[in-house]
Amino acid sequence: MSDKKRTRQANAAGGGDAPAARVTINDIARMAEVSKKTVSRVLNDHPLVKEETRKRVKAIMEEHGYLPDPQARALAFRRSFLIGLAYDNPSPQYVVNMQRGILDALEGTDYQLVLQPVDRQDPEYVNKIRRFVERHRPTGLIMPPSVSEDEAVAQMLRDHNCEFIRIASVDLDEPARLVRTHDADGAAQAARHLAGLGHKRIAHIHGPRSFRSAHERLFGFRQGLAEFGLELSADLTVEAGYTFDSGVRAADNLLSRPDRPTAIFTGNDEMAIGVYTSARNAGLRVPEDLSIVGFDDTPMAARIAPPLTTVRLPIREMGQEAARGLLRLVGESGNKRNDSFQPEIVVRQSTAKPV
Amino acid sequence: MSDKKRTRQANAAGGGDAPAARVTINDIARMAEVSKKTVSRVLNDHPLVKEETRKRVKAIMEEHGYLPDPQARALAFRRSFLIGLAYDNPSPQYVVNMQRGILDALEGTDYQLVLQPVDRQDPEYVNKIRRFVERHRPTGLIMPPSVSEDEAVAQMLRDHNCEFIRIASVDLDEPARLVRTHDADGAAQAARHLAGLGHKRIAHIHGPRSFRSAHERLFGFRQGLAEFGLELSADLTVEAGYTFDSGVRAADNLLSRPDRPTAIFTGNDEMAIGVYTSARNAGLRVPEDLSIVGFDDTPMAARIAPPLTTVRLPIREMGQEAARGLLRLVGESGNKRNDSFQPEIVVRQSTAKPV
DNA sequence: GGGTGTTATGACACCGGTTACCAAAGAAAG
DNA sequence: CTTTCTTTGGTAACCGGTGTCATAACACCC
Repeated sequence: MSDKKRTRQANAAGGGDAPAARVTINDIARMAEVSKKTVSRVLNDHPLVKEETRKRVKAIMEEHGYLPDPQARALAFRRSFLIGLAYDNPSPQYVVNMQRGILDALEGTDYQLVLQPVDRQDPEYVNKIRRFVERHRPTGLIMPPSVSEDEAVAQMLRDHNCEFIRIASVDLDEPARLVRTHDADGAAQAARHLAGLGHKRIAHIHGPRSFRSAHERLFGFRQGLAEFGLELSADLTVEAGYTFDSGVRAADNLLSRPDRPTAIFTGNDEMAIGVYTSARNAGLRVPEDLSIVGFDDTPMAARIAPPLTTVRLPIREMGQEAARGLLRLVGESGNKRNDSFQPEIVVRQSTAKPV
Repeated sequence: MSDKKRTRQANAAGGGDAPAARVTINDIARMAEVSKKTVSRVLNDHPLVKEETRKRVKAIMEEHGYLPDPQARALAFRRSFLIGLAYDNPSPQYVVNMQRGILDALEGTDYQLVLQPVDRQDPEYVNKIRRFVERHRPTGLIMPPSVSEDEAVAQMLRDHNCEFIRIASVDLDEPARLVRTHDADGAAQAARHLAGLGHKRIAHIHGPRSFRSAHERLFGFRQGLAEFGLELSADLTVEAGYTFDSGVRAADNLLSRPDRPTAIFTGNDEMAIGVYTSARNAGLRVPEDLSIVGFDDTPMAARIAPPLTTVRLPIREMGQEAARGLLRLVGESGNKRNDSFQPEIVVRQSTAKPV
């Protein structure tokens, strides 16, 4: 292995331009006629550096395009400039948007995003994250739901002195470590929309009880209906698995009843699409015979026929805020906080007045 | 900043268990009664170590759960254990599957996946990748289409002595740096399927000319039709942008003609869904009046009504192979190669015999 | 003007691995 | 029994930064 490497290095000259030898802190120190340590102080914005010296060093850094080596700093700092994203989410859309948001915030910093997809069913999953933390000493971890809801992970991270940010729809940690979503508000908006259209017999297909989001959305939906003097009846509240198939089955159940609902609100879009399929099989038209509201605003929502009315969560922005929060925790930036991740209903054509 | 850190470290004892001091190469050397260097040799499978010594050292490493610090190795090796994924792909499904595949292959190694989403429209995008490579000296980069098709990026990476693997549908690099997909074969399967059903007036909506995949799929489709003595007429071959909207427009054009086609093959699923919308607007039934075949097998394909017949590319497996290929290039593993990423048509209900 | 405190800088060890180079031990050759 | 070559292990320097501590320079104060 090492031989191979050496050979490749030696070949360098044969290829394109020989990669310019990197400028190091020693070079800068020599050129600025100060010690290495002073350059280091400038790099880290240490207050005890004379303004004039600071300027001179900075100018030389600028001139030579010097940037400190993240690997070397990682070794000295005893932590790497990696930020982990530990997630267990079946929706590619959600995952990609979250990644984008985090990367937005990390752009221009030395931090890199590394992915830690996990399977919460796997009893070893906390250990998998633990191994990553122990080996790589990341600067921090970002955990969207449902990983964020697991206290075992949070406690393990605290024990390892590893920073983290949780994204969640409930207040399960101190504000500085939390990006709060307002799922309940979004569900309430859905309720208001349907109630406002005049629906009375309204059903709700919610996600698994093991997900806090399922509780939050159910809760918010109830609240929204209550504003219109409506109550969500227990027999029109059914649990499903946040998946397409489970949505189909739940809807089959609801729609085969003699007093079937005129509107269904589902805990996510995936299940809403399942309701479309069930409705079609039952010979029901959307929205004439059945109004449907989803949650998430996946790309499919806009493309399906009829386009799905749904609740949009600003996932990318949440990712950004999570990453900024982490940088703030490690004292990297003083960016102001943004707590208002309000969901927003997107009204399309899957909802109409009941007949 | 440093003060903050010190405080946190100091607090450690107050929290949970004090994180066990990490075992280092020095500890192992002392316990095995050999020098640091010998331990290093064992770590790197250097041949010049007595078998007995090697065993003893390995046993002690095992016993204490020693694993070398990636940060320290990175500094000494002058390369980090990071693998970059540089991509510009609008499909979350594609991106997530590719990531999964790469992570599958990286599981259990020291390597971490870091994301480098880019925008090929941005003239600065090569520089963005360059900066990443210069700063972080990743072990290598993986480039799926369409980034893989850009020679400027490849050349820049060669100049920087940075390994890379390209995933592409054409032979644009030596086999060791290439994961080859067979888009043309997949398109040919689509052609055979439609021709086999008896369609004669068949249209093709292909992706932008700037994408090699668009050419390959067009080429393969032609070939497949030719096997049935059919020819793809020029006026039934239209270009679109791989997006939903562009698919709608292209189909609007095709379907408004007096001699409209009875079947359409699109370069990806996204555009195929656009064709559904256009057909619905034109009052055409799928598949009775119009057969549609897509390409990609996105999750939407199975959920839309009627479920879309499409061509599946084993993206996750391609990601695995790309990562393995990279490890192979840096001498990390001798895994055998797998070159056969054959696409596969998935026949659903959007295709039928023409009337 | 000497003591005291504060600011600004440098010397040096260290983070946890690696390579370069050298020395010792054992084996083969003369 | 040397000499020479091969194997094996040790020492020191290094990768590029950081922390600790000492010290010089410069106030400030009585």
